[in-house]
Amino acid sequence: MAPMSEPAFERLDPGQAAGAPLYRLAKQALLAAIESGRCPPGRALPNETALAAALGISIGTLRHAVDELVAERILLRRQGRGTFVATHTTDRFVFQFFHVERSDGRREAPQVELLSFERGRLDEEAADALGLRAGEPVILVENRLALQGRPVVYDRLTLPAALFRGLTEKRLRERPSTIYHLYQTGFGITVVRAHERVRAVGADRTAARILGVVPGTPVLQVRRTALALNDKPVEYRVSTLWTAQHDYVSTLSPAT
Amino acid sequence: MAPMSEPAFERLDPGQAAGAPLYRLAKQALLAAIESGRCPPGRALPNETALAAALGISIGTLRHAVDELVAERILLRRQGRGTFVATHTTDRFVFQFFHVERSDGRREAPQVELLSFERGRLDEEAADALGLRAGEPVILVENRLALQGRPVVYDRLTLPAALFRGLTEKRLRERPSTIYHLYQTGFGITVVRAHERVRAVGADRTAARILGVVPGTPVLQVRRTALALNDKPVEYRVSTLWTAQHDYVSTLSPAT
DNA sequence: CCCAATTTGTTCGTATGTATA
DNA sequence: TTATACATACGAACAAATTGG
Repeated sequence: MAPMSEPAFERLDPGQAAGAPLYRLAKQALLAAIESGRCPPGRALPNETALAAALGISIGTLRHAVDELVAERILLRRQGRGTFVATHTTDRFVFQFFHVERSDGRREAPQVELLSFERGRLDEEAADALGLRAGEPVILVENRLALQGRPVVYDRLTLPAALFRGLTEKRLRERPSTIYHLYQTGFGITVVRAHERVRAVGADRTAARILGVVPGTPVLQVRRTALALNDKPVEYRVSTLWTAQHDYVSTLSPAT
Repeated sequence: MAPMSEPAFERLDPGQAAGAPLYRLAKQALLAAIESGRCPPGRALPNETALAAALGISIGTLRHAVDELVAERILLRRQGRGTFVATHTTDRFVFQFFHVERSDGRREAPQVELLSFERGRLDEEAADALGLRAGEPVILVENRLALQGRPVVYDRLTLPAALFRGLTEKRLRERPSTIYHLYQTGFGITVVRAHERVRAVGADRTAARILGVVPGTPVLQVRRTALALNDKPVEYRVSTLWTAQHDYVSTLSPAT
């Protein structure tokens, strides 16, 4: 008889990947459970003893796997409560991807304003970043972010339509939290990492108008490729930052 | 009788810091040994069983401590060889602090040219970053970095003279490796982390001349505060980047 | 080329402490 | 208070990489 619903975790088969340590198999199993939706973001994992038993491994080996996922901020452990799949609503997660700070060092959540939402075709630059072919259908989103009531960031997002099937301007506009939280809850896409390339340019007419500066004003241009759990690119974003009163901050930490 | 030379590691005293886990005490002991020079960079630590015995802790607890230091790139483990104190000569370490890349994504080691070396007084901006009082004696260094034969970066370094006693232009000019390697080998200062604040500005006359661009050209200005093992700031650096053919790259990784 | 010694890597198991509900 | 869950600490055995003879 087939089980009523498939269990979230099954006994690991060490023969799967020859030579791979058990704890890495466990890590992959956890990632697969999250990615497939069997363990959605916010959900608590089974407790360590139960999970280790289900996977057929020792508790120490399981902890090794979980340790790595916690370091990557994919899981979150809280003593006495449990181990949870991280969500993009926690402050730490939000600021992992928002690197703009007031010059005095204070952090502030931006007010986001949707400027445009339309469908189009992938251009060469974004195709290269996303690892797709130019011409594929995409969704193009423009946002303006204000800090202390003043426009500071102008974002242009390129999203592969295939990954965001069903995304509408209404859903985007009415999202209760961050845009990455919407990716996560609405489309099963968890952004866990991003690469950014930064350069200084003179503001073009469009950016100047949107940011309320004179064309040619030096501004930061940040080109971001955001990666999901499976390390596949899911978003390409070009941000233009007015850095007269704010900075782009970065910590040169060992993880780099 | 006093021992001929003090041993690098002594038995931990759990009473030291009440409530602190043993593995954190072990970590502090390791850091202290590195900082004091009893375990200089490049040196192998005693093997795990010996070290655990010397510290009076189990091997698992020692590994927990070493795990964290490895994650912070302060130690480096190699199976079959040993555990080593990291040096600023390894490629990974070098590029942890050099974030300039060609636009095509290729990395290249820069050619460094010393432009000036002089002594002076700490100004307000650097004093704030270094956590010192303005007016303290400092060493001011100017460097120009070229990539593919073209000037790309103009660095102005501020170093507290008290930390770099005995630093001369000659020593700086004749260093065999990176400047952080010189800090480490010459002054016992290991830079392990840095904060950077980036903004776009128009090149001033000085920067324009040094980088060979027209004044007013949009350039990146990066203000870095470098921290040593003890988390104390040891260098303040303002870099000006010409980003027409290169980018400032950043990975939004979980450690941030 | 192989062997032996050394060192870290992986896996197992157990006991006890601490935070949370 | 009690039960639950993660955190810390201990110990042991074997695997895998490295080195030198």
